[in-house]
Amino acid sequence: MWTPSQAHEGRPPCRPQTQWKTHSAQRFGLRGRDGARPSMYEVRNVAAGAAPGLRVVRGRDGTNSTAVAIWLPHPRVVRQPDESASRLPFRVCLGDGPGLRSAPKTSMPRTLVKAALHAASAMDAIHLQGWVRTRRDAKGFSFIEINDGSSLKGIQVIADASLPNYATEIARTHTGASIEVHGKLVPSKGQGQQWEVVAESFTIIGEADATYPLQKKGHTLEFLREIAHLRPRSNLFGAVFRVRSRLAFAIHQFFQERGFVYVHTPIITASDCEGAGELFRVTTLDPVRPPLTPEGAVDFAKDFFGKKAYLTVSGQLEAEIFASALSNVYTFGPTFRAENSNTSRHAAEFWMIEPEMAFCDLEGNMTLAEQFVKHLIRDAREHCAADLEFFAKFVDKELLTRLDFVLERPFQRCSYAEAIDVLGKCGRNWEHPVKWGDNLQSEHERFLAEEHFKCPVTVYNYPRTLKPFYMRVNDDGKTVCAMDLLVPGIGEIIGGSQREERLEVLREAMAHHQLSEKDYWWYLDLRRFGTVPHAGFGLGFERMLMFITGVSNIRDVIPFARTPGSADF
RNA sequence: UGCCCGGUAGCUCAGUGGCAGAGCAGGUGACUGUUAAUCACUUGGUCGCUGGUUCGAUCCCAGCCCGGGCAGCCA
Repeated sequence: MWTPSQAHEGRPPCRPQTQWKTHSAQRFGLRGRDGARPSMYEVRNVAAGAAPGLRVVRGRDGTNSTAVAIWLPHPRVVRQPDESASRLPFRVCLGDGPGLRSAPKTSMPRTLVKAALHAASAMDAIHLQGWVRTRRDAKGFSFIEINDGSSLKGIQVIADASLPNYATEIARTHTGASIEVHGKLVPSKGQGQQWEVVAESFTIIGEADATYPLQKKGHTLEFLREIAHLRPRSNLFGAVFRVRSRLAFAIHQFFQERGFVYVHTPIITASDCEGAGELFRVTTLDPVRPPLTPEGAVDFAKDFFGKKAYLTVSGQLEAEIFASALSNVYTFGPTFRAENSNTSRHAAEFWMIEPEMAFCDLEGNMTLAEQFVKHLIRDAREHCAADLEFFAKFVDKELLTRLDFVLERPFQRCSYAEAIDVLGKCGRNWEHPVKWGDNLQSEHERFLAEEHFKCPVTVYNYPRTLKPFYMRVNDDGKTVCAMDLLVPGIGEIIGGSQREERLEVLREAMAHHQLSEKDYWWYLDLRRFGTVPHAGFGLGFERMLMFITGVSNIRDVIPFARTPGSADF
């Protein structure tokens, strides 16, 4: 967005922007209904005589006394001499929408680049807004590619040298500038695209100078991570975040179509024993001089919640409550783990989907997980085709064949005992020895999914000693109804289980894990009153996104990654 | 947290115990319905930081900072 300082720096003195800037809200003495100056206006130019065009737009930020008007120029207005421009009468009306989109009906609506590219026929009038990806000059005109994020592909705009601001602005436009174009959509005379736009007016909304970090050439992902505020404007990250959005939608669609109820489980929790790793503490106590107990310990009874509180590591226990009432539920929200994990597939803040189903056993749980994963892949294949093809071309050549292969085949299922057997007999020299009772290591999981089964595989019935207290104990007394879904390239993407619904067995398990029944009285109550067999799992949203896009680092599928030592932006 | 690799122009990277290099980006010019356009010329440097060795360190050594990979923990 334009700021006053940017408006003055490095510009010729008599640019239209500078003149139009004087038509600020203050000059007109605008006041909103509450007496405050509005932060946004729409100004309609009446005197210019042309079809009324929306002219304004964004005002001040509330403290700065100088309003900045970013305007949508009409060609006839732009050509006004600067002196007269400042005297043009305006009719001003307050707008309440988010900027340019609140244009009145008399203004030409904005067309997204995606829609323009898929136009069925030529258009006499089109209005585009977006950011310059590249400019190529020809004799007498320039090619300017605009992208507005609506699609991977941008649209080519032809800006003729006869445009009034060609020499002063258009020919100096750099990659990254935000611009606005009015013109015609016509069949392209060149190769490589069906449509292009011949500009009748071309306005720079916000210049980007030569220091704009994104170039037309490829950048490393490490560099782009350092400019996370600009990387969504790159091809790769635009595609990643479009897919992320679509995937979030598909998740809701999957569950809603099946009658699952969306539950918002708390983000702040006071149970510190959920069994899923280190927690972030939430506190309002003074870190330097906290209140102390008579014994000299920090007195958390004086903290905000009257006890220790944390950010959630899982919504499962609360989801079980709701499944015990609404039958089938799911959560989808942020999750926090304070582990010092420095890998390409761990983040301190990530999003997790946790369905929980009453009257459901491990078998049903595994079946749902498979249907769920396949639904997400199928949805992305169908609705994000262009973006996935981009990933297949530049990120992972095998992506599409792998996704299609996963869609076509049933997932393999393999008990932990069978897995140990397979790993022990395959003749490999494992870095970590394979032994019943030990965790499957990364190398083991990868071997199962990538080499032995060559497809997603669900490993189930793990040794009781490896898993948390709430998992249902099998009849053998040694294993629990746990399941992990392993996928090629990522490893574990889902972890879940059938929950222990028998009160006495659960109490024994809690005692064994040294958990206090007092802290979990409500969890035990679920087994006292109308208990049912139930099951659920957790899917790491970012890991699913990694699998679907082929992007190999979790930091590149989340807008602003939080990892140990890093919480920028 | 452990092990390993890296840090040189805005970006991607070469390089050397003795004047700091290329491609791209930026600038100037030429050419052109171009597609990461092309061609010529050109601006641009705390060689991560601190200390040490040395006549001399971007280079060798130590410590630190930052980034990445792998492992553990997990989703």
